[in-house]
Amino acid sequence: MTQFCLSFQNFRSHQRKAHTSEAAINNSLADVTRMTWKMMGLQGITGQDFKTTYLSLAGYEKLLAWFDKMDVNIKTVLNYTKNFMQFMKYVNIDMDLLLVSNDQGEFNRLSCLQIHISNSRSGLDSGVFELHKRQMNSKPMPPAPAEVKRVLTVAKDDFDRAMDELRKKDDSGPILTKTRVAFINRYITAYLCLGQGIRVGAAENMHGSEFQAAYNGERTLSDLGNPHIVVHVANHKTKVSQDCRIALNSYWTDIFYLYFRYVRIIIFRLKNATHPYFFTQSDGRHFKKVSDGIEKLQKQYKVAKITSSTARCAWETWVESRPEAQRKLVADYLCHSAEVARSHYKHGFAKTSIDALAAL
DNA sequence: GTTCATCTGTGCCCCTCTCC
DNA sequence: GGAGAGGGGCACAGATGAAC
Repeated sequence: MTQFCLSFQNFRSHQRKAHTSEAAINNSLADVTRMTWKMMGLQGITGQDFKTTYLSLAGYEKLLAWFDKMDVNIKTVLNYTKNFMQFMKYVNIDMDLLLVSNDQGEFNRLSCLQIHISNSRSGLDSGVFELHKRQMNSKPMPPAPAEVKRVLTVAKDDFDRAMDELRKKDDSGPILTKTRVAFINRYITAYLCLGQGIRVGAAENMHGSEFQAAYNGERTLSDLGNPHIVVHVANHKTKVSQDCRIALNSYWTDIFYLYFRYVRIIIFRLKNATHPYFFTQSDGRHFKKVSDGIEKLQKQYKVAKITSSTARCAWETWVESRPEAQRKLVADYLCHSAEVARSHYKHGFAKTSIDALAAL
């Protein structure tokens, strides 16, 4: 029997060496842990230690049945399986376990199990694709841009009042209550996510220094001659897009500057904060509950809940009626290719089907 | 067109903290 | 002291681009 608690630890360092983010590692390890414990439990194994022999075909099939019984979404089952396969591959090459030389039989057994799970995974993939097609066909049209931005409209007077207070401040002293700071953080990040379709990760990962660099640089003029700044967010990237950009007109440039000078800097001084991020909580910590914040803002102002994902869908769908050049511009700004926009965000097939019938 | 690999976002529960 | 806002963390779901 080969214990693999060692492998479990080494799996983390293995992923770190591959430059996988801590969030992704944690997510992957959590999935593997849950799967393993559940698999053991379903097989009646109550031991506190892990052994590779606990990983079995019967256990995996019982686990699939359990997921089915609990009505877990097939996408989730697929994600669990993917993470688990990655872990199994690692176990078989783990230099500390040395299964291939120390326990050839166990090495072969796990290799066979990997093949079987890989086959099951193909079935899950097909199921997810079918589900995706059904969702794309039945999903209703996303809200119109005005609806997406509703909370920004109804809360604007309160927000402008808060910023006016900041304009009258000098650089010293405590300035804002916890609630006030939370409101400002929520409104500004809601503007980025709902008003511009920026992903919450981009708002969360924007650095103070990135804003400073943009603010101190030259202004870029729009076609109408209005000055803008463009903040490059390097710490949020997808495979193709090397970075994310946040464009701000003169109104928002002023707002961001006020925030940076009278909220972030004073909080940093009072709380001895050191993190690099732009958005800061009243306690000095990194503000990273953007989607929660948007929901709470919408609840506070009694408007419909619209998430950042829905907002992206709404903007992508809205831009469908615009010229091709504009669609590409928007796709690029939202950090994905135009092809991705077509395959992942297009909605309203139900409506277009009815329109087509009417035209026949 | 479909599958694979990976990373990111959302919802919810529960605990802590602030303000009245 | 209590109500409710704020925040941490887990589980699940979705997004995204590359490879096949």
